[in-house]
Amino acid sequence: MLDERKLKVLLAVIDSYIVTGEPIGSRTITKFYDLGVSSATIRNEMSDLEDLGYLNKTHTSSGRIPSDKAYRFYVDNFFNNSIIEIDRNRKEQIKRYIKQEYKEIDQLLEDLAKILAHLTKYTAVALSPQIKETKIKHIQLLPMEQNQILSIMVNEAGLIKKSIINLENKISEDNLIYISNYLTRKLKNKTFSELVNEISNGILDDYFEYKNDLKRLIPILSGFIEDAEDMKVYADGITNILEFPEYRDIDKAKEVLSVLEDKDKLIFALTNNKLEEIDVKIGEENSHDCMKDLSIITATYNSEGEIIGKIGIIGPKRMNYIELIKTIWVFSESITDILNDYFNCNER
Amino acid sequence: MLDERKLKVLLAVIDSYIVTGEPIGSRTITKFYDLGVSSATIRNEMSDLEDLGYLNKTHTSSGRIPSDKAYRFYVDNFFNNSIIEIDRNRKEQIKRYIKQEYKEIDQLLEDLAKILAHLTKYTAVALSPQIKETKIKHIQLLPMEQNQILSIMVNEAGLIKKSIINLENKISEDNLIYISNYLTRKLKNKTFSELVNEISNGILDDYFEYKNDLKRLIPILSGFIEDAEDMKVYADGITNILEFPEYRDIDKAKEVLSVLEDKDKLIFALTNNKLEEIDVKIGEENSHDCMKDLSIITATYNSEGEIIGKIGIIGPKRMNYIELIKTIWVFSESITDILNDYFNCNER
DNA sequence: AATTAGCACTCAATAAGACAGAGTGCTAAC
DNA sequence: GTTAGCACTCTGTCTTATTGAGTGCTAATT
Repeated sequence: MLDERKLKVLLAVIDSYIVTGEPIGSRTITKFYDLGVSSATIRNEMSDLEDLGYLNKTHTSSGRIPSDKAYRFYVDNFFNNSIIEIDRNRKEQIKRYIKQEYKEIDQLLEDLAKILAHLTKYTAVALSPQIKETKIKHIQLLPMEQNQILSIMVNEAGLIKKSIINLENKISEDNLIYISNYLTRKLKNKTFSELVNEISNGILDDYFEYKNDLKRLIPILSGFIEDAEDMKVYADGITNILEFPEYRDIDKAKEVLSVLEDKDKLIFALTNNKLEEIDVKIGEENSHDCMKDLSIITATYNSEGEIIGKIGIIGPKRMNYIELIKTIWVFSESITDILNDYFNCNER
Repeated sequence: MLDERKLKVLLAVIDSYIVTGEPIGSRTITKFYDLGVSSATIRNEMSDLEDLGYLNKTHTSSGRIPSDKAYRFYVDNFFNNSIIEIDRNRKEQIKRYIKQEYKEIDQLLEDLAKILAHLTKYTAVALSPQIKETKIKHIQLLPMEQNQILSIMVNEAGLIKKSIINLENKISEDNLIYISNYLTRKLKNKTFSELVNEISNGILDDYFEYKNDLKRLIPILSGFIEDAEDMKVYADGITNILEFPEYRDIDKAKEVLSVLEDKDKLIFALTNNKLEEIDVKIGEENSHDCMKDLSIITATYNSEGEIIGKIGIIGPKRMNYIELIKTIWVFSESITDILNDYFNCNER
C-alpha cells in the first residue's frame, strides 16, 4: 500500500516524534535520517502521506506529526508475537524486585504497578482479578457473636472474599462446619458467576441433613456473591504524565490527570477491549471520549490457564509502542508465574 | 499581645488571601474591610505585623500574605471545640451518601475520602485502622489442600486479616478447630501488638492437648502478625490541587502532586502527629520537608472508644481552616457512628 | 502623638513590535 | 521523477514601553 520510500518517511516522522514530541519537517528528516533524497522530495512524500491520512500538521507551516492511523499502522506492521523473544534478563530483574512472598494478590498488583510506572515513566495500571470469573477453592462459614456468621470464600488466586452476615436465628457451630464442607464439596472449582446460576438451578437441592439451615443462608450468600462484581484497580505513576512536554499546559494536564485518577474510567478502559494477550488502544480507538488523546497498552495475566486480570500502561499517544509492549509482556508473564508459584492452592 | 486594630488588619489579610490567593495591599483593605482608618495607617500596621512575623511580602513592593505564624494564630484563637456544634444537617447529608451497608471498613474509607474530596475540593485522605492497635475478636485456622492452612483473624472493625500458611506436616482438621477455639479464647480482646508480646511471654504455655501442633504454628503466626504493620491509606481528589492558582506553574504542581501520590509520605503525614481529635499542621510544622508548602488537617475516628484511624484533608496553606475543621469533624463522627452500627461484632 | 495626604519609587504583568528559525508549497530547471 | 530556489507562514523569543497595585517616607493635619 505504501511504497518503500513513503514507509521510510513515515517511520522517520513517527520515530522522531516519539522521542522529541515536536513536529518534524522535511529538512530535519534529511539531516537526521539517511533517505538519499532531498528535502523537496521528502516534502512531496509528506504531502502525500498527509493526504492518505497518516500525517497531520499543527498549523499551516508547521512540520508533521503522526496521526492515530499512523500509530495503528506502525503497531500492526511492526509488532507480532514473534518479536517477543522473552527477555529473560528483564524478567529476572522484575523478579528480583518481587523478593518477598505475597500473601495477597492485591498487594502484588499494587507493587507491580509501582514498579512498572517507575520503569516506563508512564502511568501503570493493574486490574485485580474479576472475582466472578475465578474458581472457588474453599467455602467456610464461621460463627461469630450473637447471630452473626462470617462467610469466607477463597478463590484460585488466593484472593479471599469475606463477609459478615446477620441471621435472625443462630445456627450451631457444628452445623456451620457441616454446611461449609457441604458447600465446598458441591461448589469447588466453579466460578462465582456459575455459582449464582447453579444455586438458583437447584444444585443444592438434594438431600442434606442441615438443609433447613442451608436454605436460610442461600439468599444471603447469593446476594453477597452478586456484589463480587466490584473490581479493584491500582494505578501508579500518575504524575509521570506531567513530565511530557505536551502537558506543560496545566489545563491539559488537569484534564488527563482527572481521568487517570478516576478509578471507574480506568476500569472501563481496562475492561472495554478484547481479551487478547496484548491489546493496544490508540487515541480515538478508546471508547471513552476523555481518553481520545491517550493510548493504553494492556496485557492479560492468567491463573490455571484462564485469563483473570490485566495490567497496562497509559500515556500520551506518542509512545514507544513496541518497547512498551515488550516490557508489559514481561510483567504479565511474571504475574502469571507468581500466581502459579505462590497462590496456587490446588491439587497439582 | 496584638491590639484590636492589628488583629483586625491581620484577619483582613488572612480572609482576603484565603479567598483570592493574591497578596493584598493597604488600599485594597480599606476598600473592602471597614476599619475606619486610612490606607496609610493600615500601611503602618502592616509593617508592624510584618516585623512581628505575622505577614510576609512576595517582593519589595507587593502586598502582604499571611505567614505560617499568622495561620497558627488564627487557628489557635478562633477554633475551639465549642465552635463545633455538630452540624446535624451536614451529618445527615453525609449519611445519605452512605446508604449501602459496608462489608469492609476499607471500602467505607475509600468512599468517604472520595466524598470528602468532592465536598471540600481539596485532597482527602483516610488512614485505615492500624491493625496492630485493634482488638482481636476471632481467630480461625482452616485446612486447605496439602499442607496449607488458612489463618483468619477478625478484629473489632470487621477488618479481616488472613494468610495462607505453608506447613511441613499436615495438621488434622479437628485439631485445627480445636486450636482455633483455644486461640480465640486466649487472645480475644487483645490487640495484635499485645498478642506478639503475650505469645513470647508464654501465655500459651499452659497445658493444652494439641500443644505440639500449636507450637509449630506459633512462630508462623507471630511473623504474620508482625507485618500487620502495613497501613493502608486512601487518597482522593489529588487533582483538585490543580484548581488552585498557586499551582498554575507545572513544576510546582509536579512537586506537590508527587507527594500526594506517594502513599508512604501520606501515611507519614497522617501518623506523625498527636493523636488528638483534631490536629492541624501548617506548612513548616510538617516534619516532611516536601510538605512545607502544604497544610494538613486530620481528625481521628474511634471504635469502642479507642482511636483506631484518621481522616484528613491536605491542601495549600491558604485554606479556610475553621470551615474545613468543621467538615472533617462531621466526617470523623460519621465514621465512628458507622463503625459502631455496622461493624461491631462484640457483646453489647 | 497619632493619623493622613502626598509623592517617589518598585516590581510584576501585559501588550506591542521586531526578528529569527523551522517549516510549507509552488515553479522552473535539471 | 528530482531538486534548487524562493516567497510566504507561523511560532517563539526577545526587547521595550506602559500600567497598576503596592510600599515607605516625609510633612502637614487633627
